[in-house]
Amino acid sequence: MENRKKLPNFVDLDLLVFRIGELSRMTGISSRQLRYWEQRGYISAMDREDEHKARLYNFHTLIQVLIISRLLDEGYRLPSAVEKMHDMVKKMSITREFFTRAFQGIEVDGDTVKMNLGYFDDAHTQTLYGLNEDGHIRYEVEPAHPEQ
DNA sequence: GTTCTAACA
DNA sequence: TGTTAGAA
Repeated sequence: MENRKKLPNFVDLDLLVFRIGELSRMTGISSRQLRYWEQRGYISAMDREDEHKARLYNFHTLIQVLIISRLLDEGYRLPSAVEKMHDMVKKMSITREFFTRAFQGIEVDGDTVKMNLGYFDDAHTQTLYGLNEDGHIRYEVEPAHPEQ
């Protein structure tokens, strides 16, 4: 698979680090539960220098806990919720990769948004556009410009 | 003030 | 899973 130049992220999510109390308040999951989930291997804290030191959690774990929390509210039991969370995270990762590769730019003209979604065909003769007008999305295919 | 582990409800 | 205890 061909890899293109990787652009640096505009926001470094690794800078977002939370202690257990903060994670608890942000997710509605008690500190006791968070420690228990970690013990069961459902979530993980960042590497700790030694035991008896405060746990630190990264952004990815925050997302994981939020998803599990929502699934529990929907009636899933913890093990099933964790399993489904992993499935959702995996699919979202692939979805993001698809979209990131396709996205070539966006034009805004009044209430109309026109998004360049890249070449429509392998021969690179046509470009796919997604248009959003008053909440409705439709697609157009146009001849590709030489230098895209 | 917060978090730690361990123990008991 | 909640709540405590004493220590860090």
